[in-house]
Amino acid sequence: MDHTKLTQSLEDYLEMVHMLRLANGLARVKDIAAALGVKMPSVAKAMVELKKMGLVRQEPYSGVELTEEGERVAAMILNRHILLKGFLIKLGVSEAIADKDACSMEHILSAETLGKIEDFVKPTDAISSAKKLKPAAKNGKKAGEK
Amino acid sequence: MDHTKLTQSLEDYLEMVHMLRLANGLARVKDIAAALGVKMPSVAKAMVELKKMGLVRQEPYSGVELTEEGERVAAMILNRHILLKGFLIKLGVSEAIADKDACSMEHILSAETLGKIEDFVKPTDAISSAKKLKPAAKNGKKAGEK
DNA sequence: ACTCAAAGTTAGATAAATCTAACTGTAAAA
DNA sequence: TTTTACAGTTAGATTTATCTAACTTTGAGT
Repeated sequence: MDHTKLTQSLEDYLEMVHMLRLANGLARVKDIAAALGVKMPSVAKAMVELKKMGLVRQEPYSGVELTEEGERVAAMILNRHILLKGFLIKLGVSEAIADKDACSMEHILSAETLGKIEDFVKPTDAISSAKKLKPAAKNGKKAGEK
Repeated sequence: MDHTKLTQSLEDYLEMVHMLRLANGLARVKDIAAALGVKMPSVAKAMVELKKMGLVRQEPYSGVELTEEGERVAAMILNRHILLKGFLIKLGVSEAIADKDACSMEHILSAETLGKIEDFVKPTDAISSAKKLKPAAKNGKKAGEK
């Protein structure tokens, strides 16, 4: 709701909350810190910001949850991450490095570039599927504006 | 010589000095600022840092020059920029956006990913040349220069 | 119920990168 | 030669993101 724009760093925190909740059901401050390679007070400060923006919820001294809006935004970021990681792997990059570089790229690329990368990754799948199987569904998805 | 690591921002300034000198022969503080979309005092501060690191030289109240080391580092960054811009254009991204996104990507990608992108861009040139022209036997790479 | 270690928070320091405002130097026009 | 506009610089404020140190809360083990 509060559409103040997220910094790269806040995008990382939000995404990590989402990933930990998907993986563990619970996003604890300590685990967020460990996963991002920062200390707990850095997480606490970031959570204050994300709370102000209405993206996360947290009862004092307990784990972090996403609001609906937070879930929506986090899912978008995670999708970018997955797209970029797949893209890099398709180029031959090792998984660990693909993951790390996707994490950097996901915050900086324009909508246009993301769209072209999607075109590169997805239709290739469709074509290679089509060669072996039946024609796949058309894909008219479009990215957000920057 | 002072191998203190460059921040992304300082890499941008260094690269811009190099580009302006290639384009105009002269890198003025005002033009660096305009090209990067910052104000002159930001350039002045950045130049203080780059001077400390032995990468640029500047007589007070005049244009900025690169030291030998600065030239070497700047050329490396510019090469990354050119590689990435070409890569994005090959994916179908418009030139202006390719330039902007290359500028962001050039500071964050790992060596491995840069290598794979190089593999993707360069051999494709060779193959597409080979398809249109005669098989070029051992003729090698006149198109791709590093 | 009490203790105490671990998780979480708060406060304050530091570093990087930017800005505005005010100052200084330079060189072209008068 | 003097003025003056513009390029460059310096000083200090602001924002973001991190840290360490010190505090508070929670809950598990006794």
